[in-house]
Amino acid sequence: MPELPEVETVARSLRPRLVGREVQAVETSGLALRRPVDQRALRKALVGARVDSVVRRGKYLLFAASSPTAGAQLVVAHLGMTGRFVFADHDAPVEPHTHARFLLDDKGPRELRYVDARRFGQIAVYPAATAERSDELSVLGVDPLEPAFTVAWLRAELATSRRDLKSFLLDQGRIAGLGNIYVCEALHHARLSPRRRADRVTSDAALRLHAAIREVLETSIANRGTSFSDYVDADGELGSNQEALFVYGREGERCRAPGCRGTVRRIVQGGRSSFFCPVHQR
DNA sequence: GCATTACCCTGAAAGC
DNA sequence: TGCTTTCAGGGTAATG
Repeated sequence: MPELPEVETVARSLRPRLVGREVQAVETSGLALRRPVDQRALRKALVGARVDSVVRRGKYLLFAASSPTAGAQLVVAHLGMTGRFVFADHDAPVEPHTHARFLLDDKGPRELRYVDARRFGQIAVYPAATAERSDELSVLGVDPLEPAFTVAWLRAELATSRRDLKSFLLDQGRIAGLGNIYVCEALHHARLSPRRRADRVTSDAALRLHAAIREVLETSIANRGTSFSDYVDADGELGSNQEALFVYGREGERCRAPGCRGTVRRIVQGGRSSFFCPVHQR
């Protein structure tokens, strides 16, 4: 399940082999992802274009490209649940659920492919000048690894919401990039219950939460992400952060917090599983 | 504003 | 063994 650390790892693995390359052709499967993929728009924007950068914002991958005919472009991609970008040779067998193929120049692997079994992902392209106003990017909140994500900002934001912390932290319009795994882990580190109301988080607890969010994300990036089933980076490498999880997916097992004798519980909030230790998360 | 539910989709796991 | 059902989840939309 790609969340911020997994998307960051993908961006880092794509960058050295993609930046500076020219796109020569684009093919799509014709099947809709979360939204339909506009093959004509992708071709018009990208064929003949050079990739200038690959960055992450929240859970989105942003590919900047400059086209001699179409000008500066931004490809906005989301991996959904099972999306993967993989490099392949042009004549390599096309694996099932491949929805986009970007033929590249001959200075490296000839194709970048997007593979997504569940088709919850997304690929769109916008002129760079208007991309910030797109449906995807215009609604994103603060990226938790950016300087704008401060303790003061988090305290102020918490005070404006009566929702429970689980829903609050998953809201991409407030904090962009956290998903189910890292919300569970961050709350565990901060010793806060996922059921706690956001506006009832004390100043000290907000400080802990801020540090916990940064810590779980940075640890996972160092571990190249969490791989449960589908997630691999653009080199096909699995992450190892699943071994570092304290609560996610550990229902019924002993809490791993030092000195805690609690048992990890699973509850459902907003249709999503929350894993937490009721003994030390309050 | 917020909670709840359904939907999109496939594959793995559970149940029979 | 083999079929059917259930579940997982990010984001969006409809409904209450």
